[in-house]
Order: sequence, then C-alpha cells, then structure tokens
Amino acid sequence: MDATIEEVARRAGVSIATVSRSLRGREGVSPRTAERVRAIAHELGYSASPSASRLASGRAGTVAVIMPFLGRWFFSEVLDAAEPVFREAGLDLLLYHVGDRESRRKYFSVDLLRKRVEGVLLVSLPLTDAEIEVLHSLGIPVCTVGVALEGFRSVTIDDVSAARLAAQHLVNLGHERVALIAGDTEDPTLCGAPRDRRAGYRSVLEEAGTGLDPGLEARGDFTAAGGAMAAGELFARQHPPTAIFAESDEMAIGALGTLRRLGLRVPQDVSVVGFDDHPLAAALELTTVSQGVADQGRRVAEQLVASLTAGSGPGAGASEQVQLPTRLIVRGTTAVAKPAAGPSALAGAGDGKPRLGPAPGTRHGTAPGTVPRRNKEVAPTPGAVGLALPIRAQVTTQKGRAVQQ
Amino acid sequence: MDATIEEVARRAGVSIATVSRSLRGREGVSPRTAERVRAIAHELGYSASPSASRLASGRAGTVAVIMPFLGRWFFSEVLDAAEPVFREAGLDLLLYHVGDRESRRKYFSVDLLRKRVEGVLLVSLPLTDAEIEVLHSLGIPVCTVGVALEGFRSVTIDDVSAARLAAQHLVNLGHERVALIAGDTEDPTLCGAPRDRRAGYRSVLEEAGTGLDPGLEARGDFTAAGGAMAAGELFARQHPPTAIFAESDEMAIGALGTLRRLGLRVPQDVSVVGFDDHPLAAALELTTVSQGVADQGRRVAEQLVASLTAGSGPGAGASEQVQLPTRLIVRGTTAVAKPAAGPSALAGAGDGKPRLGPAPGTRHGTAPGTVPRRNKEVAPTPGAVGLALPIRAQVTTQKGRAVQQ
DNA sequence: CTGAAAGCGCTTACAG
DNA sequence: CTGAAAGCGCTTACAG
Repeated sequence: MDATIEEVARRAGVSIATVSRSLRGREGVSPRTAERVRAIAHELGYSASPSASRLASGRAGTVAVIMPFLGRWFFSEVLDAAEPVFREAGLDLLLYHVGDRESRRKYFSVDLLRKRVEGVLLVSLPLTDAEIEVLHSLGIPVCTVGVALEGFRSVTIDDVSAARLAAQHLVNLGHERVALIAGDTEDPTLCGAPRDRRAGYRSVLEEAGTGLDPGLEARGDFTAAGGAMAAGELFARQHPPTAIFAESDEMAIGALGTLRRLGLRVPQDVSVVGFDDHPLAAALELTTVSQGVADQGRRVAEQLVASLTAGSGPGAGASEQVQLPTRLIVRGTTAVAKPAAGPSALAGAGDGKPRLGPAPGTRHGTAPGTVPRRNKEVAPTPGAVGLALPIRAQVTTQKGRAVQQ
Repeated sequence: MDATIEEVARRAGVSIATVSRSLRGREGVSPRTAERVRAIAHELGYSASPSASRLASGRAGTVAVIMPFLGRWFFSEVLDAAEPVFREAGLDLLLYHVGDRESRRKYFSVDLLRKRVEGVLLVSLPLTDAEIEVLHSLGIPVCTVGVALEGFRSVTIDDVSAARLAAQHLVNLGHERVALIAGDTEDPTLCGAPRDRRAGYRSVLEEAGTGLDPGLEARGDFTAAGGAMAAGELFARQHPPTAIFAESDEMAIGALGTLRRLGLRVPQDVSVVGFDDHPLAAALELTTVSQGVADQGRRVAEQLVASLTAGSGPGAGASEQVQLPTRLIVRGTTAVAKPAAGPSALAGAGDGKPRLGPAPGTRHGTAPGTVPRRNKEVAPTPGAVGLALPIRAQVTTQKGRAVQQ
C-alpha cells in the first residue's frame, strides 16, 4: 500500500520515467506499456507522493481559500459551492481562516502562501493596500468573491442595486420611516458590502423625499444577536421606524425576534426585509433579496481554476469582474404601511428605553390578508451592470398583476 | 522574496545545515549564529519550501478535515472552532467534502490521504466497515466528532440522553402526543445521531405510557425545508401531535413556519423543541437542547493535535472517547399542554390533507403568559456518561423555583 | 517509444 | 557548535 515509484518500475520492468509518464497520462508511451504500468501501480496501491511531485514539478496542486468567518452562512455556502469545483480540477483545498489582525499579518506575509498554493480564493475580505501588494507579489492567480479588488478577477453582486431593491420595495409600500440594520460599516477592514448596501438604502430614501434620519440606522454586526440588539435600539428611539431593511437575513431574523418581544406585529405594525435568501428565510417567510450565494461560490471557483489552467496564455491575467444578478423575493414580512399609524402604534415601546423584554398581552403574527402572497414576486437587477440607477423592477404578484415599482 | 536556503547560507557564510537548524530553533547552534541567520533569512524574505521540507522530513504538516456537509450549521461551526487549534499547532488544514458515494470511495482509497496528511478529523461521518478499515490502514491518528468509531479517539455527546431531555420536557408539560421530526434514519450512511436521538425520544414516550405511534414520526433531512415538510405531514394525519421534537434547530424552525401557515399557535396549540442551540434559535426563542458544538470542534481538534505530537508515546494510540454534556434550554416555544384539547383545536388542519397554505383568520404568536420565561432553565446531562437512564434533570425557572422533571 | 541522470529544496544522521 | 553529503520521491529535459 505504501509503494514507491521505484518499486512499480522494477515490477513492471521499465524505468521510473516511464512509470511517471504512464501514470500521468503523458504522450510518448506505448499504450501497451502504459496499461501494464497502470495495472501494476494499481495492484501495488501506488500513488505518487504529493510533496515529491510538487517539489520536482514546481506545481503545488493546491489552492488556498481565505475567509474571515467560517461560521456565517454566506461563507460556508460559498465554501460548499466552491469545493466541488476544486476537487473536480484535482486541486487540494487549503483553508485559511483569517480573523484577527494578527493572523492576517501572518497569512499575508507571503510565506504562508508562496510555494504552498498556486491560486488563492479570497472570500469577502477587504484588504489594506499593503495586503493587496503582497497578493500581487505572489505572482499567482487570485480571485475574490463578495468584494472586488483592483487587478484581480472577481465574482460579486451589485450591492448598491440589491439594497435599492429592498428599500424601494418598502418605500413603494408606503413606508416613510424605513430603518437600516447595517453590518459594521465603521470597521475599515470590512468589505464593501455593508458600505454599498447602506449607500443603496440611503439613495432610495433620498429619492423618496423622506430625507435621511441617522436615528433610523443601527448596527447589527451581521449576526442574529446583533440584529436583535439593533432592532431594540431602533424602537427605543424617539421616532421608531415602520419598516426595517437588514443587510443580512441573520440580522433580519434577530430583528423579528425583538419585534415579537416588543409586541409588534409583522408585517402589520412593522415590515422587515432581509438580504441573502438564507434557507431559514424561506421557512420564516422573510421577504429578502436573493444574491445567489452558491452561484457566486461556484463561479469564482471556476474562475480561479480557469486562471490556473490558462497559465500565462492570452487574457489569463485579465481581471475579469463578473457581477451576478440579485432579486427581491417578497414573502410574508412586508405589507403596506398603515394609513397614518404614527408613534401611537408603538405605544408599548415608545418610552425611550430599549425594551427587549416581552410585552405581555401582545401578539406577533402574520395577518390573514397578507400571508397568501408568497415567493412569487421577484425582481431581477440589471446584473453585470454596476450603475446605481433607480431600479424600476418588474414585480409580479401571485394574482398575476404586473407592478412597476 | 523567493530566496532559497542556499542563498541564505551563502549570505550568512554558513552551511545550509546550520541555516536549517537555526530557523527551526534546533539545539546545537550558537545563539549568535542562529540570530544572524534568522536576521538574514528575514531580510531575504526566506521561508522554507513546504514540499521540500515535507519530502525530506517525512512530515506532512497537514491535517485533513473530512465533512459530509459544509453548508449545515453544525459542520461549519465545528470547522470554525477546530481551525484555530490547527493553525496554532502550525498545521495546514486540508478540507475534504465527501458527499456522494463516489467521492467517498475516492477519498477513502488511501491515496488521497496517505503521504498527504498526518492526521484526520472526521466530522459526523458514519462509515462502512471497509472505510474504517482504510482509515486504520493509514496508520495515522484519526479523530472523530459527532460520531464515535471503534478504535479512534472521538468527541461526542450522548445523543440518547440529550434527546430524552427534550422529550421528557414535553411529557412533563403534559403532552401526550409528542411527535418526532427525525433526520434521515433510514440511510445507513448517516451517523448515529439520528438513530440515537430517535431512541431517546422513543424511550421517553414508552416510559410515559403513552405508547409509540408511528404516525407521530416524520422525516426532515436536517434542513429547514425538510422540517417544514415533515410538520406538514404530521398535521395532515388523523391524529396530529400537540408537541414536536425536532432533531435539529433548522428542522424545528422549518416546522415553526409550517405551524404558522397552518394557523397553529406556538406554544399555545403546539409546543416545539429543537436540537443544537443554533444562533437563530435564541433569536426565535426556540426551546432547544444545546450541544456545545464549538466546544466539540475545539476539543476534537486538540485531541488530534495531541495525538500528533504525542507521537507513539504511551497512550498515544488509546482511543479516548470524550463525551460532552448537553442541556435543555427552555425558551418560548414550549408550554403546558391544553387540558383536553384534542383534535378540535386543530380543526383547521385536521381534514386529513396536508395544508401548507396559509390559514386565513388565524394567528401565530407567543402567549402573554409564556413569553417571559426565557433562557433560564437548563438541565445538564450526566456528561461523559453514556447510559440512557431516565433523566431527572434539575430545572430552574426564572422565578427561581426548582423543578424536578 | 524508452531510459539514464540531473535536479527540485530541503532535513538529517554522520563526522569532525 | 558546524559542515559535507546522502537522500527524501518524484519530474523533466536530454539522449538514444
């Protein structure tokens, strides 16, 4: 089971060069010889030592996937979709989790990557100029997903347009106080998604003429707990919102929990839109913006594999920037704004203090009239177009009415 | 930046042997020399070629993490917790996703693992005897998490006892028709978790004297969509349950969605308990069994690293089986069974047909009196004890009452 | 089509 | 403490 190439060669009565050529399907070996060698290799359970063949050939046969989070849905979904592509291409997948600044410095010191991998897939990781410089100096293909980097191939969505879909949907429903639960937009190490989604949200509100209110923005850190906290803050303020757009489904679901505890009904009292189309969003009937995460993962992996096999051929170094379409999926958490609800409807929470505890005597649920509308309304973004133009998406209700929003 | 050890040696005026020793912190080098060599190596941006040093030393410096799913929460959480342990130990993490039978055969053909990694972490993957045989023949440390394998170290929980916590909780609340949403218990390739959780559930029901009703079990495939389907089936049957225990939070959340669509209130009409303590479970106030997934991931990684560094020392080959404790976390989705509700309460869904559509005029929500009780009631399992004894867990309510259940 | 040989860049006994 | 040299197990020009 632990045979070496020399043993195979001896057993087959050929040179090790011939064994190597036969096993790797090279030209220049007679079919008969090749076949015999393969049979013997199989019989001996031989397989080439990766380190030896890497050292001799100079090819690492490995790609690095670098992610800042492993536990969050977006990231594991990308990994799940990318992995089979690499496997198919015969590439080993070396996983790097860069969390803190410390590990970042370490991984981007070239040492860790150079001589070790022949390609890098960077997932939603924004980098400093110095880090980008390091990646360039690696001299190997680097592809990114979730964030576009100057000079590298990437697969992304248009976060501005995607966020506009969500915000516009709420504005179209008559909401005048639309809140944002943002990811961490302060941290410069975070990637462009939170920045762009916020920009999209703001642009819609500005166009709607409702003006921007800093009191309508809160931070949720892209986690359910963060979303729950953020919703708590929003409804503790002087003028609470009537609708919430959360930059991720996980935050939106956290917000739903808080709303229930506050005794606010969804969507009667408050509408909520998420972002991602997390599997649980469908289960919870959460209206959301689907960004086809699996697609992104698969595409970027294919992009990297292509860069690897293309070698230094024509266009290999070209920084192809693919932008995938997104769409709004209207489910049960959004509804027309109440005629003139005002803060009165929020009596239970409008006392100026966060009220995360339960509100006895109130209920949370989906109103009879709004539940039936499900999963039927989608609005594709321009896709592969990066302009933040006003979205006039085609929305089809279950009854078949086409609506311009 | 691409210096070789020879260049460093020349530059430092020493032999490459000395460079190697200095850089690896070996004994037998004068401090002065070692320091100078390190300085020059750093200046030249030198780092040893992994494949060369692996070939020369025979050590792979890499561990394989093998998982059947990358997208499901349990798996990404384990990965997230295990990764830093390997990084700390200077080990590369090679990720293997074995889904279909095809890729399994491939990965377990020894070739893929041998000569490539020096340790294997198997996540919740049940194996055939042949596959286990292959792992043994690898001759390297193999640790498993989520499932215990004969002859290998492992970190698991007592799934039987853990499931009993959930079922007993429901029985104690007076529920006489407790349903199970199981993972795939038919598939022999699935690991012991679904089998054991079902066993725990059944044992409680048998002890409770309510008897076992096959009509109270449905399959959910460990996904939210599967859980939603399963709940639909359960409530389409002749005698629907009044409580549900789902073998994962994702399935439980899917079930919650279905219940809402059916117009059934949680927990007034139906109680629901999940399994995992998924981050979203807290947000949704889902009563669940916490199994400390991050703990399991960290522990098993440490176990593997220990096996690696212990080498063939005393007890290195011992198959240490660690069993971590679980606990019930009572939140807002479980409540005392209705006095004598019977199928009447389920009028809207008791027509014998799956009724996944919305039920107009009904609401879903958390009752005033039950919401306040949150996150305070926990019941540790015996931990590290594998016996499926009747659980008499200590449960403390928010009001401080101690309850024997 | 086939083989002998150099070489990939390290590590590790073995001498000194 | 230090160095010269063998060797890890392959791949790849280079001859034939």
